[in-house]
Amino acid sequence: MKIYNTLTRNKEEFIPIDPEQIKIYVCGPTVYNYFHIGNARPFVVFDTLRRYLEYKGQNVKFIQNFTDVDDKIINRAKVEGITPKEVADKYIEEYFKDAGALNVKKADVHPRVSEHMDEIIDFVKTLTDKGFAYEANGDVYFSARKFKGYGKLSRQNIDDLDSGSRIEVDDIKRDPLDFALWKARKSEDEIAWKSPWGMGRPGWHIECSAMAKKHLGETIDLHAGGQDLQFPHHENEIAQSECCNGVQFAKYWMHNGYITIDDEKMSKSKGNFFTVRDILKDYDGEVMRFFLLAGHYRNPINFADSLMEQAKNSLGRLRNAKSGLEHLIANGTDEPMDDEEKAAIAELEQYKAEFDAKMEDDLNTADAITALFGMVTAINNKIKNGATKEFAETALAKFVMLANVLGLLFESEDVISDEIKALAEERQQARKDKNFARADEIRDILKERGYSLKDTQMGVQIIKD
RNA sequence: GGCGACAUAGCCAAGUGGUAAGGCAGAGGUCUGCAAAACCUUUACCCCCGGUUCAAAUCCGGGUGUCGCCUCCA
Repeated sequence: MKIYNTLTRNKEEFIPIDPEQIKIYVCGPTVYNYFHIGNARPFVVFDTLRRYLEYKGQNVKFIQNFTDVDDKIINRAKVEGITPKEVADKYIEEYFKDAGALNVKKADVHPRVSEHMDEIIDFVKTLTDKGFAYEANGDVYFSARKFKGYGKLSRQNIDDLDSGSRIEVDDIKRDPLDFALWKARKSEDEIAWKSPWGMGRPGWHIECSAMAKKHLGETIDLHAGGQDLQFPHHENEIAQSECCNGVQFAKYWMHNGYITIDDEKMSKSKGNFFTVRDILKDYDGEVMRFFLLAGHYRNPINFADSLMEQAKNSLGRLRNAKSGLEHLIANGTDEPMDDEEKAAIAELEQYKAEFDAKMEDDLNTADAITALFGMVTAINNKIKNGATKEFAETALAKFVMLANVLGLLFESEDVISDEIKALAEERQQARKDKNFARADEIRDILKERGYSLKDTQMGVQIIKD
């Protein structure tokens, strides 16, 4: 497939180093709070990439870290009166709940910073030994200018960065561009680990370099994350890893666009964020996932209630097609498919080819969804007058397989209780008896209990709302 | 100051040289006891001005507007 590589600013054919195992590292959350919809975007987008690669039969080793050592966690711990580890443990648990709601698969490994201190310290030590980093008052800094590739990812000219004058000036650092690999403990009660430079903790950037190396090796296929991590975080990772290991860090870099609120970037620091936990009160995770995949991953998207409504309604069309087929599997005829149905299946194959082609093109999920809607129309046209079970089964399998690549239509079938079924039955009888008042009454009762009825060519269909 | 992204119908959104996919919403119709769902029909001078080309939403130049990175951030 083709991937837009931030490193080269071009769409490139994605060629894994080892076709037997594709190695992907995605920057994960700092676990000090519930994650917001902006955080959710890379999780969903790169989960979709992973699903697509796996759908193509490739073996992916997918790593996503948890940053569990950080100022924000320490502060939160103080506020809540618990330990930083307790804060991290709590929000890691919450992460899995919300990610699960979005149907984001677990990574093969979710490494935690706190569990990789030896690797991080070794990494830093190698950098100081090689002369790329220096110690000062218990801190260790990376000399950005010693890495001649510094700025290659974000296309920053390091001298221009200087004149930007927004970089913190610090007496300890030899150059304003230098960044911390290790931070000395400031007070006795601060969480810290023993190191060659005294008690302290890792800087923010080093963790990803060290954990990627530990779990994936010195050169990985793909590193991904949000656009705002491009500089300095990813730039610094490249500097650290390539100076430490002497080989290219990541062959491909992917960055997703932002989510904005009222056309302004959403971020925890601005406080204008919506957590996934909150949004889940109003919309299914599946709706959120559809919303996130409806546009191209590199473009910014605006979050608003009206847009979630649109996403919900659009997704409804996909869901209806699925439940329509499920209904036919139970109620369709037993004959083999006729020629017309075979032709419809062939049409679905064409949409599958289109779906694949769009996903191949830099993960164009928007167009892939269009192919899915093409399938829906073809299916609906065929089943509006009934169909065979064989057709329904064949079509459903093809349709759901592709939807699942996007992580959609994953919700398990709802079990309809006998009581509900009995009411639906009673309504059918009332309709036969022309007792429409009673029929409508039952429909209202069911509606209140969360079920809709559809009178199809092949019996009544009960749908959970 | 440096670097970058974006501007397509009421809304969302694809499309990167050959006179505009798809979805939502709206309108009309078919089906239905009525609905729902579904099906059919229906809505664009692609921000502006130049240029290149037989041909530009698509390439180039110049505007205008919006957003972002350079500071913790997905």
